Amino acid sequence: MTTDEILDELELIFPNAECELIHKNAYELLIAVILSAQTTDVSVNKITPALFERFPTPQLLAKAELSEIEPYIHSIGLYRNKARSIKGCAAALVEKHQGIVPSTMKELTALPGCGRKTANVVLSVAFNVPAIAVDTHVERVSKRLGLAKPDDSVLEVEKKLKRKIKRERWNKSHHLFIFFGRYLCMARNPQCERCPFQSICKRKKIEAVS
DNA sequence: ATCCCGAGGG
DNA sequence: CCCTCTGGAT
Repeated sequence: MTTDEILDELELIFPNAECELIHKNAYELLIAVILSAQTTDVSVNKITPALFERFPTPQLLAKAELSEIEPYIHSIGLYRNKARSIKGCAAALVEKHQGIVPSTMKELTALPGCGRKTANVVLSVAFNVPAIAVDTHVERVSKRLGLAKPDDSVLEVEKKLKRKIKRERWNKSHHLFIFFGRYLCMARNPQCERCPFQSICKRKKIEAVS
């Protein structure tokens, strides 16, 4: 099964795969993605409307006290780190980028709380730059599908995916893998009966080793 | 390698 | 109860 055939099949199963984080602009997307670390986007979407109503611009968020930010995001977990990250990120946007979200990997990953995965999502979704963000879902399903080796790092997974997938399909592929991992090839109880990739799946082999 | 850390699902 | 969730900083 070629990589293109895998992607074609995923497009049939998930024709509406796209970013599910609520956002009105690049600033809101960046903050939402930072908040989404180790948290479901359903949880993030519950709190971002009120957060962005209170802090609609990086200028306002940068000036806020952590004690005022934390209650808005408490329910998503890791809230102290995330409050520091989004406040620091907003401050950096104001001080170094005139309040505008930058559109390069180098500038994005220099922002507090914004690592390579977050930067790739912002590049892809906000700026339509070809990118593949490798998160927990993408890493897991890439290895199960045999597109990466079991002990590959996330960066190695990203490189292999970019090598095997044509550039025009990078942005869509990311969301196809996310939806596949979220709704079918789950970490805990994958729905193997409904999966069209049983013949190529490496899961048994991977879990036998670990 | 470890910490952060609440909500939701099984 | 345990595991997982679109990770990043130290």
